[in-house]
Amino acid sequence: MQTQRTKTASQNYVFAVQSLARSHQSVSSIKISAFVPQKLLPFYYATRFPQLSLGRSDTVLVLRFPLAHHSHQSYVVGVDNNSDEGKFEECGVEKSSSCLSSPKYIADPVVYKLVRVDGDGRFVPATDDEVMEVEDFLVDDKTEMIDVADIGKTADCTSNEGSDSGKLQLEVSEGLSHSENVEAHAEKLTSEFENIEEVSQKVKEEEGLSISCGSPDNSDACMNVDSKCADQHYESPAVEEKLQFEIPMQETVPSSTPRVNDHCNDLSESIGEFYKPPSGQAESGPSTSAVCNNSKPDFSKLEEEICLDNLSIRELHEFFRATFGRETTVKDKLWLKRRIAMGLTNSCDVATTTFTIKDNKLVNKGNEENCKNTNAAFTEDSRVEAVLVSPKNSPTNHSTQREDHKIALGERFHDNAELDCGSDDLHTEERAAKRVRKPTRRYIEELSEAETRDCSPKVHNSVKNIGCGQTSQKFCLRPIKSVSLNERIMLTRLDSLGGSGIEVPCVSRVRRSRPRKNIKALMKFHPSSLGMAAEVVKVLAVPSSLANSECTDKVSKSRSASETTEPLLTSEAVKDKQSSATGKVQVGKNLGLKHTDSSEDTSDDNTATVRTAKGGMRRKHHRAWTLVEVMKLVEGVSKCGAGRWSEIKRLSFASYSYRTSVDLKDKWRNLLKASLAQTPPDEGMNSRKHASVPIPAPILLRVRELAEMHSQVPPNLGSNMGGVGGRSMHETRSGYL
DNA sequence: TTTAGGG
DNA sequence: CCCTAAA
Repeated sequence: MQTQRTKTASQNYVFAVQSLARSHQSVSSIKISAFVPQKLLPFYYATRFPQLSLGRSDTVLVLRFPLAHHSHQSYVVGVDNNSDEGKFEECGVEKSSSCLSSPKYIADPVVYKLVRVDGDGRFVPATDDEVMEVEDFLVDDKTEMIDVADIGKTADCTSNEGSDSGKLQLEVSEGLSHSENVEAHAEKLTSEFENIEEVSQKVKEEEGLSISCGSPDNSDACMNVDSKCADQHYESPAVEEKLQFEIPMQETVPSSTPRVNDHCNDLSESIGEFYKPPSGQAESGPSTSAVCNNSKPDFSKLEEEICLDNLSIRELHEFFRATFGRETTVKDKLWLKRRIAMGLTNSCDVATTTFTIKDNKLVNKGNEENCKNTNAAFTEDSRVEAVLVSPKNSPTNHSTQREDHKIALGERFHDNAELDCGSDDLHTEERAAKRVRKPTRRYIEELSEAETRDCSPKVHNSVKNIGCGQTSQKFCLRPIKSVSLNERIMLTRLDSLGGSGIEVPCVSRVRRSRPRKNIKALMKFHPSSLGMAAEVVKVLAVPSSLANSECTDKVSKSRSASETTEPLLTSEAVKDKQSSATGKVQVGKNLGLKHTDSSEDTSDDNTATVRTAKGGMRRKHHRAWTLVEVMKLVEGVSKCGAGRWSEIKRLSFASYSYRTSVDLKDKWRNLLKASLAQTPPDEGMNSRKHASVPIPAPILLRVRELAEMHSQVPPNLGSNMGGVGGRSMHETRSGYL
């Protein structure tokens, strides 16, 4: 029972430390050396959590942040207490089920409590030491001081969307001290929940449907989750003044029988199940649908329960595309899932075993087997992140420092979430899994790209890099025999790494899936376009890598222009082509840019601008926004504020040369619109075959929050917009990627 | 040049 | 996305 203080700071933290170790009765010490990067918080999930349940790590810090910047979220940080060295491992973040946080809520005082959960899943008062440690940690991180209390759980549920009436806020456990009667507290909780229920009902009646979460039962869902927790917490075990603990956001199974038992297995299992979803959080194929359909309004589901496991390859491809903006032909589900998960989590923390485990229910087994490996990698990652992030973690901090850091160390690390650091694992995995399959060119490219990104982040780790390089080399070189390709490889690599100085061979990604028509156009005389494409590239390829990629772009550009749009350009296009073929000089001049650009173009499909007859530059294709980009944008806005597009462009989209500040602005506008639309993208669209993947609700929530902070939300809309028939009409597809 | 908005 | 006025 430590002191309990309430805080009015804009940042509120409610956290609990959970010990998963069955044997450990107490946590000797909690040392948190690093924290989840603020910027990643919203999209960072406890993908590695499963490992922790194995007993290797016996403590987990669960943080709930009802912040302005992040809708209520719980962050789970794994603390490895194992006698080993009290080494700490940063784990992931779990997003709690939460409704939108409203401004008001943010301002409310919050009580911080530190609780440890023992192996049985019961809350145990944190020791002074623990508290101290954590406090220090938090302080160090520049986060607001936190207050700690012994026991207690804070349950809060806000449904702001509901407008005035809709807003539900529940704060429990205030002033609950260890010695106090738990039951009393429980009662309080209960009543609170009841209130919530009432309110939610009311809201429902008034608005007819869902509010913030978009599902009709949304508020209910929220309540259910919490209430369930409450029940569990206060019911049986409560007797010992210990609260039974269950992960805050569980699968929303309505009936959910008490899952938490005294058996560790059960606990871990449930945890595993619980956490698995997080990895795929942002997008939930099925779950989203469910939500939209109002069938299963689960909060948790909506926000974090995205089960990639059950998706078909096709669906996974869809998600992949939505996430990274490019197609993939990889058939390996595991690979796909990992990739997507990594992209969404913006980290490489995705446990290799996570998916598999869940799928097969071999949770424990799988975990144990892979635990070690993962952990090893894990630790390293943590360190890296710590380095990058440690400077500043304060959410509101505009810390230029951190940004500098980021830039210095390699923006790709965090930014290119689509990539991951676990290239090694990946390859190993791949190789092992599909030995038989002869890698196709495309496949190789995929890998290469992944590697490129994967490796770059770890630039500081020489060993790893080397490893990556080798690996990639193998893959790249084997199948590709043409010299020109090799050349490209080197070039690409260098470019992408930017001045890192690390040379990693890689195949530049020349779009292959959709043969460039332009080439055809260019080669008017050569009907056979496909084969030609490669040839052309080679031909055009000039000693200078830049020229090479650029040429390609150029060509495609002109080509498309001529073909699709302006006839006038045809001649021009041809001209271009010719010029490029013969003297690339011109092209180079036009394109002569910085490396980043070239690398960008190379690594992604080239975005080109087409010269219009009018003299304007027009973009060739709609470059679909990927989840990663959206996330970066949101993050950028949170850091720089809406309106400072050029800043955001520089900071967060430095590597995305094709996104202009105007693009960012436009996208933000769309996101805002989408977030304001009370109802999540309709199912109709969704069902539509490969339509697009809806933007994950959490992200939209964030957008909305940010918008509110920046007063971008029209007052009128803010209050009652959510209404029943409210949405509709045009919200066209703002809610999609 | 960068923003904000309309188209 | 494009285009443009305004800053």
